[in-house]
Amino acid sequence: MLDLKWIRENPAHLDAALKRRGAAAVSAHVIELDTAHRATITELQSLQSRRNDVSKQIGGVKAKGGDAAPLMAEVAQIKDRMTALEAQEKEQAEKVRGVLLTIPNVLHADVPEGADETGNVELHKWGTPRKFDFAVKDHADIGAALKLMDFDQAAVMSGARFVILKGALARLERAIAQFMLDTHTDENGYTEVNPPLLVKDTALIGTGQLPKFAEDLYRTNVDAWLIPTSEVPLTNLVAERIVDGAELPMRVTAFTPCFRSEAGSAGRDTKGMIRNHQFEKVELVSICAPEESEAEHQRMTHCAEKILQRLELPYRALALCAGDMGFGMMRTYDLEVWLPSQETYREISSCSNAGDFQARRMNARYRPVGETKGTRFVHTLNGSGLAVGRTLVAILENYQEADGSVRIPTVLQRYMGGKDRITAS
RNA sequence: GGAGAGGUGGCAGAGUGGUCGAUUGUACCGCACUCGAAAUGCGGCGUGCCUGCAAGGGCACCGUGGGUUCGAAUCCCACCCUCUCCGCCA
Repeated sequence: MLDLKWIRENPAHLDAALKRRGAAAVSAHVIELDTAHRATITELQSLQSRRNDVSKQIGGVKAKGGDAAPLMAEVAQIKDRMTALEAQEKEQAEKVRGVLLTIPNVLHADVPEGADETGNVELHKWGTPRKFDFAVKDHADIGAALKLMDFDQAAVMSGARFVILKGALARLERAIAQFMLDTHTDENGYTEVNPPLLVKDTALIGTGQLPKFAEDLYRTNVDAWLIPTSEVPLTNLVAERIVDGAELPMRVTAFTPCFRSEAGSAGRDTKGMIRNHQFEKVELVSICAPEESEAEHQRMTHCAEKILQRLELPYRALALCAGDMGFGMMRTYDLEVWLPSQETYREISSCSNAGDFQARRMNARYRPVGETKGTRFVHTLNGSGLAVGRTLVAILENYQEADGSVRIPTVLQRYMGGKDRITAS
C-alpha cells in the first residue's frame, strides 16, 4: 500500500510509475475520493466537538438542578446530522482504502523498461550448460523411467498438476531442502522458522495477494487460505508489531509446501512438475530498516545464487522489467536455472524488495535504536532460496546419464546416505 | 466441543455513566544533588488523524464491531484472542 499523503503530494510521480507497469493512472481518482473523505471528517469532527461541549454543559446544568432541555434539544439535532456523516465517512474511508489496496508498488528507478518478460535484462550468467552425447530426456521421463515419479496415480487422487515422488526421489527432495536450510541457517545468518500453512485473509492482504489475486489461491471451508508461498507467514511475523531496531535486520527462512490454483495458466507447463498446484520451497525473508534494504536485496540474491553454485547448476540472473514485476514489489531479480530438455533457462528463484509496501499493509514498524519515541515502517524482502521442486527437476535433467541413472550432486550426497547416484531398481 | 477467568499506555496495574486519554508503580529521557555513579528530588514521556503558513486548535483510540445514552474504558449484544479445568484427538 502506498502512502496516501505521498500520493497527494506526488500524483504525477505515481501515474508515471503506473504507466511503466502498463497500468492506468489513478491519482486523480484517489485524490478526489480522499478530498471528499477529508471534508466529511472535518465537518464531522466539528460537530463532535460541539456535541462534547454541550454534553459537558448538560452535566453541569443538571448538577445544579437547572433545566437542560434546550441543550439536549441542540444535541439531538447535532446527532441527526452526525449519524448521516458517520455513515458517509465510513463509506468513503472504505472506498479510499479499497482503491489503495489495488494500486501496485512504485518501481525502483533502476527497474528496466519493458512490457513483458522479453524486456527482462540479463545481469550475469554462471556455469556452462553441459554438452550431452546422448538424447536428453526431460525430468518427467527420467522420473518415470526410474519408476520413482508418478503423475497418473496423483491424478487419480488429486487431479492434474500433482505428482507423487517415491523412494530415492522423495528422499532427494528432502535432501535438497535440508541442504538449502542448512546453508541458509549455518552460513547465511537466517533463522529457521516452521510457520502455519493456513492463514487468515488479513495476512494475505498484508503481503499483497489479496484483495486482487484471490483466484490464484486456495481457500478452505473455514476462514483461512492455504499459503501460496511462505513469504506470507514469514513476512507476517512482524505484522501489527513494533520491533526493536536492534533486532534488524531480521532474517528468517522456512521450508514449506506452497499451494497455487494456477488459474489462468491452463496449457502452460502441463507436463512434469514445473508448475504444480502443490510444491515445496525454501523461502528467505528479511525485515530491515529502509536504508538497509538495497544492500539486503543484493545479499539475499547472493544467498540464493550460492545454492545453485554449490549444486553446480548453470543459471543466469535477470533484472525483471517494469511490465513483468509483481504487484507488491519495487525491484525483483530472478534466477533461472538451465534445463537441458528445454534448452533454456527457467525461473527457480525470485528475490524482491517490497520496500515499505507490505509493511504499510500489515502495519509493521520498528523503533530506531536510540529513539524513544516515533516509529517507522520496516522494509520487507523475500526470495526463493530455492524452489525445491524445480531444483529437483534441474538436478534430474542436468545430472542425467545415458543409462537413465542420475548422479547426485556432491553437496547432497551426505543427505542421501552417501549414495552418489540414483538408478532404476 | 463444555465450564470458568481475563483482554486498559513499553511493562505492571487502578478505574463500573460526566472535566478520564485515563490514578499509581516501573522502565525510559532531561534537570538538580555528586569528583563520578548509586540513592533521592523535580520535570517530561502513547498512537493515528483533521485543520492551520505557524503558534495552536480539534477528533478518535481502554481486544474488535455494533447498540443504549445528552454523555460510555465504565451499561447491553455479537465476535476475536489469551489463560485454567474437563472432554476429544495426531
